Amino acid sequence: MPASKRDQLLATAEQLFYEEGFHATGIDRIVAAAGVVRMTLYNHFASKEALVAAVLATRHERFMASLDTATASAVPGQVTRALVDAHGRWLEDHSPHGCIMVKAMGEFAEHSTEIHALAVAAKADLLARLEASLARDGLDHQDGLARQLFMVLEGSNTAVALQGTQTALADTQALTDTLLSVAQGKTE
Amino acid sequence: MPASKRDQLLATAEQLFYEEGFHATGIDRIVAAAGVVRMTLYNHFASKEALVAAVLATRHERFMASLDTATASAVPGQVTRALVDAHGRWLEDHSPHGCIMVKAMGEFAEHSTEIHALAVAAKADLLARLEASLARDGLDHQDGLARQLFMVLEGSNTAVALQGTQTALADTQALTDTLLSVAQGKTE
DNA sequence: CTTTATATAGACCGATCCATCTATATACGG
DNA sequence: CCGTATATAGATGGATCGGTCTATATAAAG
Repeated sequence: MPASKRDQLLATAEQLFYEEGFHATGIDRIVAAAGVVRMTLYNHFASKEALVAAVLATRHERFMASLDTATASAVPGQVTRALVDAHGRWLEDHSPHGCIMVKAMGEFAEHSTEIHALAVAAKADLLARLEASLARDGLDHQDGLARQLFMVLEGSNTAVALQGTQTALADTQALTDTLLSVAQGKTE
Repeated sequence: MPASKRDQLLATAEQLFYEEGFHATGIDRIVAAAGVVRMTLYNHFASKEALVAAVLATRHERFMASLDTATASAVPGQVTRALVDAHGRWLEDHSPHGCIMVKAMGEFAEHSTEIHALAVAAKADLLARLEASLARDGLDHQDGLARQLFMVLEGSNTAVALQGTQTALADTQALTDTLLSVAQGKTE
């Protein structure tokens, strides 16, 4: 079946919001690009803010699903590496110009508590996945290791945007390996 | 002497842009908050885009000066640590909600090549400072170490915004120490 | 055939956007 | 004292903003 108008709007809005910014993208631009009429948007979403929230929520779902798929089949000792690799593939495929949640936090911190909270929750989800992965790798004893790896992934977002996937993802992997090796050493 | 109108405008615009976003902050808001009339702004800046560029440029100057001051007096072997600490103090004092350059890249990538280039250049300056610091510490042999530390600092920006300075800066320091210790070990 | 849901076309609203204009006022330096 | 620079006050411009409205059209489900 063809994508519903609602899905067309979500996909179009996601692309425009990500590439051109939230406030800089008007409703008219979105409906025109989606090949849909103005009222159709307001039939599916109560407001622009609701549309933004829906875009972020659905994108985050896909992001989490891709991480979970990648780690599900990983063997113990390689779960965290699999997670970091999956994160890198996401950047490569869907997020080469910075993280949409970070952008949303920057644009809506003072304008929408709902959207800001949604972005913060998304980051908390990522940190939780790191903690779970470390646990499966037997590395959950080190206080702060999950947060340190989280910091690396956040930096990787910006590094990819500035230096390209080739360099940035190689650096991310090397950095992660160093951290995990040190952590492994402290265990034995 | 009291701050010039131009400086008042720069300071006010910097605060509003940083806290509320660039596109979300209108000219009227800025002039009202600065206690200045509309034409005064256009007497000093050709356009809103020029104002944004001036804000980013002056802020970046201050940022670089604070880094250089901190590293100038550092003893060899502690220069990079001093740089990372100075970066942390900057986040604490002036940038607790994310990096303004990252925000600018997100909002202007598709709208102003001048502003985008300015932000990219600012990030290149930071990376260059890391390379110079590592050289003074005798750690410039390790390929990619500067970029890895850069990645950590970029992640630190977001981590501070999400977890607060207390936790995030402690994690940043621990992470940096690990990386520098490993690099030091590889030298001997 | 008729009901219900969804989409279209397009006018309309007040608000705000960035930018420009003229005319007046203030203040400092030669 | 006079000229230049800077600031003020306030109107004005066209464009776009997010959001609402009505009337019409389509199509599937009863």
